Amino acid sequence: MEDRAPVPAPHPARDVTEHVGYRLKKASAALRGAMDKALRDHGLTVPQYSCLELLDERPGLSNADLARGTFVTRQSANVVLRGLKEAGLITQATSTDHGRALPVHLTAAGQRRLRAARGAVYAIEERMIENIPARRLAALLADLDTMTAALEA
Amino acid sequence: MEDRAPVPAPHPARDVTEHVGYRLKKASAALRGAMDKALRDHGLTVPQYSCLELLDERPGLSNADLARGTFVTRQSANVVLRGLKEAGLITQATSTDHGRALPVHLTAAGQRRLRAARGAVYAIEERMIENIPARRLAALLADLDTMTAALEA
DNA sequence: CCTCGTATGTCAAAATGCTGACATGGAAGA
DNA sequence: TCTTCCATGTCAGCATTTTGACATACGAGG
Repeated sequence: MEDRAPVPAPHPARDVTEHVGYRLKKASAALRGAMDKALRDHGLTVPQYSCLELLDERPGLSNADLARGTFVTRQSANVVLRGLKEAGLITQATSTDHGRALPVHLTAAGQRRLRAARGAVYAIEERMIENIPARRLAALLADLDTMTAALEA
Repeated sequence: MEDRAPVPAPHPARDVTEHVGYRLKKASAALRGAMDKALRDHGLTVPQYSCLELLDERPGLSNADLARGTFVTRQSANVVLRGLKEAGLITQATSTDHGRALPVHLTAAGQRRLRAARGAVYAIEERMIENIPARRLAALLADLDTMTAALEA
């Protein structure tokens, strides 16, 4: 059963597992798994950590902003925020003088938790890219963006 | 020589959204979304389509094999297979003379459904990589694998 | 032969995420 | 002004996925 398939399809790859999409998903799954394991020691899930990072970078983001930033729906982000509020890691205004968006901010506890967890996550990313030359890493980032843009269009 | 990446700081990026992991997740999310939308017209979910592709490539894979191949747990794969069985797209042996793994095969309907959906998915992947030179695509694939391997270790 | 370790299938419960729907607040334009 | 459109927050229901646990099947070594 060796090497049949003379490639009749519009895709050069003979095996599905050779496709870009498959590799992309595989890498993403590996990263997710590593982060999941590391963050468990800090009492955080990946979406929770993502929200904390975004809020540290840009304080005052709204629920909808965080949903876009973490690639989930508003509803899912809402649940995540509820968990973070109950854990005392964030605070959210209950009203606003303009619009409906309610800004969210990190509490002191939230900042501490983020700093504690950040090291573990950064170490994972470091390990992930340690064998990739800087030049290729730049190309990789650009290509990832190119692909994302092509799909969003 | 420059392959030995100088890379001054452990993390050159000052913004979280500049990190490799973030871009990776973003691209993966965009692909997932596009596939979801396209596959809906064919009555398939992404995990279902993934299973069909794997089974077309390697008939007789078991539930656990498919779980590994689609990057989910055995339990999740089990649910997916149940749906595919009810839809008449696959068949699974109810017993085996050796071991516990029960081999799964595509039915004729499953093959037809896969062929119908495959075009839409391939078009998405085509669109995704159309603006990336062949040489960089090869590097991209290699780097994705390098990152995955570094995380699995 | 027997035990240990590993792999598999499966059940139950909980967590997570999404779709659909609705009301509210604001901006743009007739 | 008023009407229309879009973004936001939120509720309810459903689907998906994971964690945890258990029994079964096989191979490797004692």
